Amino acid sequence: MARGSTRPTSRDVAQAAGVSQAAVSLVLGDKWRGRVSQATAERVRRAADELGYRPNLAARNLRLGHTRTVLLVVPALTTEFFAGVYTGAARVAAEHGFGVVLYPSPEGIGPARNPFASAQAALDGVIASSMAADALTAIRGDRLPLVMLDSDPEGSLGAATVNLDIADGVRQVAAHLLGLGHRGFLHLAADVPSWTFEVRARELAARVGAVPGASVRTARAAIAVEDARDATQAALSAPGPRPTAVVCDDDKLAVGAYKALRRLGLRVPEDVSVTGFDDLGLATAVDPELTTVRLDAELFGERGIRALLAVLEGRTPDGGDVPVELVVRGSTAPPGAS
Amino acid sequence: MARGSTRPTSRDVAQAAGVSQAAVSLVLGDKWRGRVSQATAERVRRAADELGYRPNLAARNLRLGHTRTVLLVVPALTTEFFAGVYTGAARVAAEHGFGVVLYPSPEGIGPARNPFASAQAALDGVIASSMAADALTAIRGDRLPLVMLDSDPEGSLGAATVNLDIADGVRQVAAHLLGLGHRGFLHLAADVPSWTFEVRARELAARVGAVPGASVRTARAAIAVEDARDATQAALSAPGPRPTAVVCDDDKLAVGAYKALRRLGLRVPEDVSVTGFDDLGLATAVDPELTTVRLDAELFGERGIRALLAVLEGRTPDGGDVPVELVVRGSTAPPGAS
DNA sequence: AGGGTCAAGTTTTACGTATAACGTCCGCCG
DNA sequence: CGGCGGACGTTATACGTAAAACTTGACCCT
Repeated sequence: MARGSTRPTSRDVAQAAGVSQAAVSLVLGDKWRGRVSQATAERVRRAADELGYRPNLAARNLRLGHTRTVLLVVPALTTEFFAGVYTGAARVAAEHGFGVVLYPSPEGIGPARNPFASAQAALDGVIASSMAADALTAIRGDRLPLVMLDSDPEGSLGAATVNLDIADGVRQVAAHLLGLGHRGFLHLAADVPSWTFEVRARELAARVGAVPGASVRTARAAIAVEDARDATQAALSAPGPRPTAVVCDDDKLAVGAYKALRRLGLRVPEDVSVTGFDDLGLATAVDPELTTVRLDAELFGERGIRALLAVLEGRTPDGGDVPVELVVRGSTAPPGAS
Repeated sequence: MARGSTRPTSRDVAQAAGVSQAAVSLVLGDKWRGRVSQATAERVRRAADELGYRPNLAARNLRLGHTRTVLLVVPALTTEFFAGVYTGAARVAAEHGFGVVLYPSPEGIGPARNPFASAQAALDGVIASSMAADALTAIRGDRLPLVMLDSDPEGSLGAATVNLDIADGVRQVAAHLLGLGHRGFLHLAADVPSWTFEVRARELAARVGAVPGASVRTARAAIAVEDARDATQAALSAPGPRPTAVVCDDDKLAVGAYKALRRLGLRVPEDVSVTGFDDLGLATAVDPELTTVRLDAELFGERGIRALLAVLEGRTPDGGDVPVELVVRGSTAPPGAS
């Protein structure tokens, strides 16, 4: 850290402008109306400019007792979904003078001893995805105002929660496929212990179970294309009547399903219909384009930050799930539409 | 978190343990050998534990004069490539006791006046992707130690740079396709003013130009599937001999090319070969799987943080580009291999 | 003349931490 | 018995900022 010349402080600016440090703080903090003359203010600003002065944020944060910075904890960066969450959160936060810093929950990053190595920044609050499970215990210890995303309302111990209306998404998928005439379903489930996936399974079973003659089989796979492909292939090769629709917990899983079906010589959607969840870029990259449930990641992030801001101000965040929408594309059709 | 109770400070811990604040700092900072008795140290630790004490990082950063936190500036979060860069950087940083905070360069986030709203954290240094152009000017003003990723070595004014060996990647692509017998090329170029894309164009022209009878036509598109599709379709519908290979600056562009070719009734790779760049998840999601240049994002991030740490310690970062590797899959074949 | 108001600053203080500098007590050696 | 060096702490200070409390002089009103 061989700083030959250390950064200028407000005192340096004061000296250069021939005023006291306090005056500099007033001028640069825009609190000088009636306290400092126009001319002096101008002089201070010019001095600050010439020295290239930037306030020391550590000092400011210490003085102010807050940072106007919140942390967004996400399970991984590999999905564009959380990019959307960040974008929405950052936009609204900026409108309120807050910044958002990202903490991708580590997977082999750093000693588990301090999963917060990335967050040396002093923080005012935390928004955490329930999927970033490993980071959650550490977060608890910090006693910071917390908002959980997509978390079991029961399991989040008083922390405010903001949830996507996953159940409704599943209802829409089920209604769409049942309406097309499908009765035999394969649920390709994400093998991740998370509330949002439990909801999918529960709701799908309920909807399909309500229709006479309809049934759901389940296959599990990690959220990775190869794993999903193999799981699907195994499930579809099993004895018994073959499902005519594969409902996937996630677009990535759906891509795996595509590959399995191609291997088995089955066509999408003529032989088997496939649906996804998320509406990532993947969904329109594949052929045929994927019928999937669009999650509005930006809106989700927006609602998350609004809830956290509410908590910070001592208000109760407004409830209500974030709506989702089925997007019908080319991967679904009536069964046996050869 | 009601404002009633504020977080405990080291002084609170001291009082609870019946010692001075300095003793607490010594014990918790693990600097107490020979200065504090074993018993007292234990007492302090227990008190800290019971109060749930966490040091105030703003205060610590102010005292220490540094934060052991660096910023990684990326153009956008939508690509898994930068997720890899982050992962590599964060791992190595953690090994050195540093944290990494992400700053996705804003696209309509916050007032342009302060693009650093997200970075309220006090920082020790910055690693910036050259593609995050809009954030760069602001970074300059902060006079922080800086490492540029994939930047024109001439244009980065003394800042250390770490580059991927893009030129070599293009060489490998050209050699592969020329070896298969292709002579007519369409270069589907990213319409983004960035050094890394200029290199692709320059190198491809040079390699193909060296072969008698070979030539390159160019189409430009934003890095988005639809735009790439339309640009490709237009270029391939133009008069003159049709190219037999489409070389794309990016995997996403390649997906657009796939769609255009399908529309035109041309098969990949029998009628036209396609190559990408990056090796994202997309590359193996499409059918046929994409021949592309794999960029080792994690290694890239690793090299970036190593360079920055070197700068922080006053050393000169070691040079040398990060190697890349052509991955041959199903989207390339000899021309006219019907 | 005397007080009051106001502009235009300055002096001072506190935020919470890390650490340099300073006591004390006690045992031990020459 | 004087002094000396640990062991075990404590006291004091600085980091850079924001803002409350205070000072000074000029001007105005009655």
